[in-house]
Amino acid sequence: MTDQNSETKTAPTNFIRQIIEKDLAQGRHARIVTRFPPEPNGYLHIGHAKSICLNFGIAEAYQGDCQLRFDDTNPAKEEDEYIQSIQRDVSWLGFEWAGDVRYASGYFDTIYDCAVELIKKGLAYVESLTADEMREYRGTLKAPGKPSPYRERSVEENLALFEQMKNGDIDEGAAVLRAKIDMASPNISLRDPTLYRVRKIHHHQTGDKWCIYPMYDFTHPISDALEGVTHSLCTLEFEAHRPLYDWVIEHCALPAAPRQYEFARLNLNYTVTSKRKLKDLVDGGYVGGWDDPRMPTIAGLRRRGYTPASLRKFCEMVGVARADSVVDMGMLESAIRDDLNQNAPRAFCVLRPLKLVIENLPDGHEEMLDAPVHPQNEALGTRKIPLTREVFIDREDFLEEANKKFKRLVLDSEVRLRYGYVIRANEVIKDAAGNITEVRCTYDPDTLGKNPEGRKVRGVIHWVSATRNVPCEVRRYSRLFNEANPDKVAEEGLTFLSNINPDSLESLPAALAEESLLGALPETRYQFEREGYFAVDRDSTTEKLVFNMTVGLKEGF
RNA sequence: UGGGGUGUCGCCAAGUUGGUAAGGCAACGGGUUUUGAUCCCGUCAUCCGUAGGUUCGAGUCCUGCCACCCCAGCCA
Repeated sequence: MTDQNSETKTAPTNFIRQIIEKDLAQGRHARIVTRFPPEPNGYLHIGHAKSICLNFGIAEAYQGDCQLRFDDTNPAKEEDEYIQSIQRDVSWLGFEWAGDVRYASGYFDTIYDCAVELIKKGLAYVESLTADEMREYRGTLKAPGKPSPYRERSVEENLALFEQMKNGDIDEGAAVLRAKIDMASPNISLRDPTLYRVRKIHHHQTGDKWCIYPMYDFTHPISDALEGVTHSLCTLEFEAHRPLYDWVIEHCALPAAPRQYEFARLNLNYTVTSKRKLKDLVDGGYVGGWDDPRMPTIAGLRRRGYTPASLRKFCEMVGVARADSVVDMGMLESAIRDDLNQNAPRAFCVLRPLKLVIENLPDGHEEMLDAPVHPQNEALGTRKIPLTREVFIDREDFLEEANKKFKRLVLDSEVRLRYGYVIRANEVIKDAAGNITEVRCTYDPDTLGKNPEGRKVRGVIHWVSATRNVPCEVRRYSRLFNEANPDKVAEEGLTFLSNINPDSLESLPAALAEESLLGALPETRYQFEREGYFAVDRDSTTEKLVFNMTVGLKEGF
């Protein structure tokens, strides 16, 4: 324990790990088992990454297991596409679940047996009230509920009715199975919660075997117990359900007694972390899909250029606690900058090309200049950049007049072409409308790899050969919403959609990258010097590369 | 007096037998620099929602108050 890198320097500490360490120390558990239990009704987002890192991170830290289980009890909302995407995302993040993928639906037989067991114990009954009636009988937050007229049906009648529900002899909505707990409980989730409902629809895993499906509150504790989960970690909104979780564990004959612990979900400003809202963005065509680079989904962040390590680092930075919080987007950006600054190869890419002619270079001149792949890591070697008589620089790097603060090219003054020579701008060519179309310059041949004598050249700009380059489209992104909290709407009746930033995508279709990027594969990441970090998009073709800006460089002035 | 939670720097977040406020992000100074980046050095809570109390001593214990979040799906 002498030399530790930045990713392990500060071992994560949080209240859940403390509970686990205590449980281990007291011999309560010999082995820790956690689980990540998504419902396959949407793509995973950055908030899920927090849960994934927590659950899998704990399994790694204590040499236990973390299982992947699909919480698929509501076939009406679930799809196989999501089952696939979720597995892809978890794997991509760098985690391996223990054993096979599990499905709550795989436990439907046992869950059904538990229900029968509860009925026999007089702890569950078939309700024949309608949903509306049930709501009335439930009472309110401040007023207790009252017992249903069907609450005292006999065990035999309940058994027969439940059997009928299972056999499809009872219509959807005509009956549900409820736990018999306490209609006057101050905790509403204990006022005879629904355990099973009738849904005569096809299930993506169990087909048409069932027409009754168990509710989350009944399914989850049973699934956890069957899998030997020791610590069932979920978000704060399930806290009020914990007594029900414990009730199920206590009253059903289960092989283990897992415990539920809750932590605060992740919120990020200027975006949304809610599967429902993300689905609205996709279905409404506000973004290109679940993996649109502007989406805070794992798939979107991946396409944007985020690395698995950066997302893990971010989750570690954010921590795990019980206080509601909203994390600043800047922290996510810091995590990816830190990773890419260390690991991304450097390259030149001119986003808005402006032609520059070096008049004292002959036509057809070609000179291969050496540039390091990574200035801070010589081991990565060098790349060749061709210098020709005509090159392109970024329009924003030239001004006819500027004050001393402007460290780029100005008419009648000098700047260095990075990894090349110092040049001087002598003349500006404009079109009829007055737009600058070309800058004529001369270069100083005695400035390659050394400073000119007797004068200081402060600026350095990137550039690309006008004849040897690769055309590309660069897509730059800014925040998806104009409000830090997208749910804060200007006037009543509006939704978070009213806060969408209409300018979150900016395309630069005529960018030119250095020749060495030819043939770069999707998801390859680069730092475009002086611009930021970019990743090759899968929309790239052999004629034109497409880049997504992951994040810009910090701007220090 | 419905129940359950949470309040420590602009944003996260440590602080676990009370002993005199970690760290990260951001920000701000300065240095290095052929990326206005990186890197390096430094600054950044006499105060822990608030008012009292206990104590030699409280973010940590007690009492009152305030603010915010969650719960009335046959969603998860």
